[in-house]
Amino acid sequence: MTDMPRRRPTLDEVAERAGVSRSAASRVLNNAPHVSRDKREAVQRAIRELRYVPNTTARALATRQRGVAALVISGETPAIFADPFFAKVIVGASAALEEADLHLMLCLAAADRSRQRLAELLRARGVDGVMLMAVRENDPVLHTARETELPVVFGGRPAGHEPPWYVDADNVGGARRATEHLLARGRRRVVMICGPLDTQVSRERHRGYREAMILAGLEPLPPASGDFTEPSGATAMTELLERHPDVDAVFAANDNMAAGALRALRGAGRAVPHDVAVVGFDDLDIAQITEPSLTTVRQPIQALGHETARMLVRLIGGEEPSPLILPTRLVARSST
Amino acid sequence: MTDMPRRRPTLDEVAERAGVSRSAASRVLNNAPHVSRDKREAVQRAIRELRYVPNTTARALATRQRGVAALVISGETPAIFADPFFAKVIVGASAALEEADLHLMLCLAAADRSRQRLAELLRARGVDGVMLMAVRENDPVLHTARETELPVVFGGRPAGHEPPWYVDADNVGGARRATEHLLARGRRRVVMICGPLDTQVSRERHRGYREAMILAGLEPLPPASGDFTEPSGATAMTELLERHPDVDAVFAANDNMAAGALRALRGAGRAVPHDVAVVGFDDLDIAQITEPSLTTVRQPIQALGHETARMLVRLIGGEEPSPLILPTRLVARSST
DNA sequence: CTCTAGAATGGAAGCGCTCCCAGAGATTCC
DNA sequence: GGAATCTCTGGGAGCGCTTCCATTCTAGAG
Repeated sequence: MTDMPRRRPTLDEVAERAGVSRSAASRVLNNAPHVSRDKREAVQRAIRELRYVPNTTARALATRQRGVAALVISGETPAIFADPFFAKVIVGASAALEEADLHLMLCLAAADRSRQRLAELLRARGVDGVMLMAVRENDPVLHTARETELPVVFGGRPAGHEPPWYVDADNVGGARRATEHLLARGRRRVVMICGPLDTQVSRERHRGYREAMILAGLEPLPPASGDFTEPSGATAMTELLERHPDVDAVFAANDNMAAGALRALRGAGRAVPHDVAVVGFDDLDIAQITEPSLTTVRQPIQALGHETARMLVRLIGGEEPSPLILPTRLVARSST
Repeated sequence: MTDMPRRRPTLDEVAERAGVSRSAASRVLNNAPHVSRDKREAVQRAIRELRYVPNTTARALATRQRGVAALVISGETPAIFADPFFAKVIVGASAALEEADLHLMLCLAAADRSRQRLAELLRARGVDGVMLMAVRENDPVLHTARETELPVVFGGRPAGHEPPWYVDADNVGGARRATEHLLARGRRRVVMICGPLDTQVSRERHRGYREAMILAGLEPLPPASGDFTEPSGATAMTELLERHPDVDAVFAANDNMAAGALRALRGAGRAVPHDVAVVGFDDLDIAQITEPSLTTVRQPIQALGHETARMLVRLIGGEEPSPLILPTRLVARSST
């Protein structure tokens, strides 16, 4: 080793080299006022020459700010997290955090142990704030959320609990429009495949469906429910076909299940959209590669992540933002 | 507010309440020896009563250990990251880190700004180690990796560079077996759809294909290449059909592209597997929901994440683990 | 020319924890 | 019985940075 294993330089060394006090050097670092031009430049030069980088941990200890936000995904992770939905949310959140110069800590809180660690992370002030995505009713993580003094923003409201800060998509409106779209196409036997009933999204999308049906003077039919996966959509569709052989349209609470429905319909020999029209929800990539391509309700998933993070940043900054509901819109393709 | 906004308790307060010194309290906390039974219990009681939780940041500053590992995903994030592949890798890595009581910092290093922040994070010792996933040849992140003194483990080798520590799947072997499987089924005009040529996986899977063809005394055909997405697979397949109208089998470098190939074949009126057999790679969920379901090479994606993280943990712990190549295996379904 | 407000400056006290070390007691062993 | 060896114990020095505050310097006001 030609160069000795020299420790990374500290602010003291920078100060010494620049011939100023540590306080002055610190001021330069945070570009605070009350530093003369000369000294400022001297410090900057020293920083450059020493390749100095401030130690985040020390700074965090002194300022009580960690520079990190947690994004929590609870629920059965391998299954749920594999949904590309979360990938997009994370991309959006990551971008927003970056603007505020925060880092992203990803917490998969499925097992008890994981939840435990999350709770400790918050109590130990390991992060500056928390985003809770897709929390379900009675999710244990809600207790942790209630207990912490840290800012918490929900991405999607949990069922049965209106948190002070959340960002959500207009699920009711989207579902209503999806159903209305089917009705406008002349369909009358419209059924629905909804998601797990303990999620708010499921309930809301179901509500939108009911509203549209009732508004049209039709009787809403009892939904079949899946778990947001493709196979569960196929199963639900099969069940619905048995229950209502004369069905002429189906609205699925997400694209995966809609894709499953398409498969089941094909298996049952029903032509889409001729015999049965299908609408999904989300507008994930899959909606464009099914055959026929899927009419669906687009929700701005990346924006959901982005806005959730932005709201958290504001909260951390001491502001008091209001909850936000993002618009959804129908994208018509070949399945209707 | 009935309860005053009391600060969170510190170790000093715990010590005081337990009637011991801070050193003793610290020893109890880290259950180190040299603490009498009485004092130990007194401290534990105080901790309980005060609901004390040690401040991670202070501890990190004192021990020079952050308790955090970074998982870096470079490349065009919205596109790449949406691949369920990464979700699984993350689930695996997260589980392994949890065992070592480390937290996971997720860094999407697509834009320059993001890479810059990553570099600073490392220089500022914001994490204890780094996992670099799916790095491409000439990826700027390689430079950052080379510069840091922190432990770095690669998940999948970058092309043209053999890092000291990595975990990878047996791509060559898997591709060879896939091709051999097709040949064993009596296919002779076997073509390949490969991925971007600047990735090591693509090259290796292509190599496996070539090896199998040559071993069988056949001339490997020049591949068409896509970008690992479904549509690109369809395009590539169409191109191959034009180039080799008599093709009777195709091996795609991943399942998404294989699904695209299936779609293109259906569009071209070729029956699968009767006219053309198809094999994919990965064994993602999609392989089971295509029609026909996809014969594919399963790679242990979650294990890849898990082992990458475990290797990093060892490295952080001062061990010197060896690179690891995980086995892949053929899963036969209906497309062959 | 004196007075005073404001800028510049560095000393020093934290932030909350770990860990080295020296001293006190308890044990062991010849 | 005394030396040698352990276990306990708490004092105190960091870890590297921010920030309060008292002091000095500068310059404009009167």
